[in-house]
Amino acid sequence: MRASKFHLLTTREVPADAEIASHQLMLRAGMIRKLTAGIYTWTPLGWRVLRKVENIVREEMDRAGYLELLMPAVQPAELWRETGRWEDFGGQLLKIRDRAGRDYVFGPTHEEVITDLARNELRSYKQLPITFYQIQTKFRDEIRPRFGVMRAREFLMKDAYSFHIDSASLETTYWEMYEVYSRIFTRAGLSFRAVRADSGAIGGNASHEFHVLADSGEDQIAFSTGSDFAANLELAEAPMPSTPRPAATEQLRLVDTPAAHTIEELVTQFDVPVEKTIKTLIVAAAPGNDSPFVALLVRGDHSLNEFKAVKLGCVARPLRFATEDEIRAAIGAGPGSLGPVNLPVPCVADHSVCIMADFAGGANVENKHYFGINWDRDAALPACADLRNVIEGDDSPDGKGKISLARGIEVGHIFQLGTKYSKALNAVVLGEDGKSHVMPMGCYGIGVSRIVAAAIEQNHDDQGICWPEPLAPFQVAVLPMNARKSHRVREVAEKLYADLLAAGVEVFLDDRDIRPGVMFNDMELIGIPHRVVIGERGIDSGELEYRYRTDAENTTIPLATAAETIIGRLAPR
RNA sequence: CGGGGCGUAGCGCAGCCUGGUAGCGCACCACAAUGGGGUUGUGGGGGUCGGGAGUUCGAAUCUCCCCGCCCCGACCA
Repeated sequence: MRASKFHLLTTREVPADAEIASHQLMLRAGMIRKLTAGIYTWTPLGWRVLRKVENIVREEMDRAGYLELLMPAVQPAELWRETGRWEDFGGQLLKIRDRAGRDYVFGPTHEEVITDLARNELRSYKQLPITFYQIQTKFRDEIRPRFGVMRAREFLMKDAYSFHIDSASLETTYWEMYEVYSRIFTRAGLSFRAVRADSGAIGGNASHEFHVLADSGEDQIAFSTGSDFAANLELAEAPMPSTPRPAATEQLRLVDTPAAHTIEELVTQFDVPVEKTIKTLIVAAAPGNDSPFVALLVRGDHSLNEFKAVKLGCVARPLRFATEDEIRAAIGAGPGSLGPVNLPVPCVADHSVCIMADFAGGANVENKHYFGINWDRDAALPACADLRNVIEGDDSPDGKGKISLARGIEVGHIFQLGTKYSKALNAVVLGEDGKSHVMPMGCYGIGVSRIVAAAIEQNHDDQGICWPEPLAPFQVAVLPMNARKSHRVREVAEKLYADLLAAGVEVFLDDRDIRPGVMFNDMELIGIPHRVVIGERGIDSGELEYRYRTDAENTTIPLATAAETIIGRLAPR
């Protein structure tokens, strides 16, 4: 490609609303342009990258024997009513109506459509297992789209669905898909981790998320430094305390604490170790409980894990914190003075709280705290459960190594669905036993457009994007210096360009009549991995300058064998 | 959805308080110089000031309504 025939849209300035590196760089490099909130045009440059990702995904899915198809983006409401998701899916579901007044959705996902296909087309266990996939534009009406294509409303997704005669077959395909996903992200040159994830209300089956590691990631993941344990923070179990509760050594003391309404204030004003304080959180109880509220206790330096709290059963789903008025009415003291002693509300404590002794907490009297609290003596030991988020340095739940926390960008999710959709839509086949079987299903997604942004988050510097070679829009940039005045430079550049093209290399020849500095900056911004500079000086000495995008310095390659030398340095495809 | 903020040239912004000829930088076009890290000079093109209504002799500026966009959003006791 010649720069003069391409459409480069690089800019020096960044639109004010771009917050993270990938969003800024995609705009500055001219890969995307916003049409409206959460909806983007992919420019020729951005599209080349998106297609690279798409092709890697497609090749690996095909290699695994999965069958590509293409389903409609617009789907009849009727199907969604059959599975109940017309109501249940929530505000992210974009509903549309045609001229006859019939309702449709713009597909945010395709379980309904694929299951409808399966119930019409699959008859026998002999046709199973089978896995279909598509790469297609989805629409989810996000409450708050942000970060460019990272959390867009319209986005490109690969979604796959597998059908099985039994759950053992589903499990086999699931783990196969796990390996396929790992290959895809490895091929794309990304640093990633598969983590155990929430399998949701659908059932206790396995689910894994694939996260690209990046500090700007929206998800927190916990992993072990000593094993391959990795889980979404909301799911990571805190280790059971291994030490017994120490004996009480202090007397219970009621202290005036008018200026201490947070753990931090308590710790600094009264010189008490934060591990000897507890937080008392009042949340709404599940319907049918004796009390309208439940108190949850976690250590002062820990935070409540809402996901675990809701799993208790006695807590309302979704989790709702009591308002200050509700707390005063139920307990007689406001937030900031709450604690387990004389607490008129049922109570559940985190495991780490249950082994505390001589600790501090609110007195349930305004502006007072108790110090030297001990279970049994001062308050009944409450029910104990895992309620907190794991923290850096916790023992790994599998007993091997310590927990470390990192941020990740979710780019893939694999899921053993079970029969939720096949049952609702009556997708059955005859088994070997001559009986009808509801097919267990798996579903497997990859955020294709999000991978582009995630790759940039992971691979950029002050100058711009540093593409992993398999994703780069072009592999090689050929930059002639002052070509207008030097026919030798022009000739060498044109020859190298032609040779590389002939060898099937994606090469970008910057034949614009611009200053070298502008050229260098543009090429670094858009992140082309290999760069060759052609100038009079080099031609005289029989050498060309070469630089890999992440190299600090130029090196030289012989002019006579330039094309072969560069080709030898390209990453294998 | 609730709270806050912003809409002025393709992008980034000033002007608004205190009403009176719509500006700056980048980008774009032309010419010239320059020619290895966003060079320089001269000249130019480009605006329903988000939309509508109102107040006024006069509205980007004041008032009201609408639209769009951005940010934040339990609690961390």
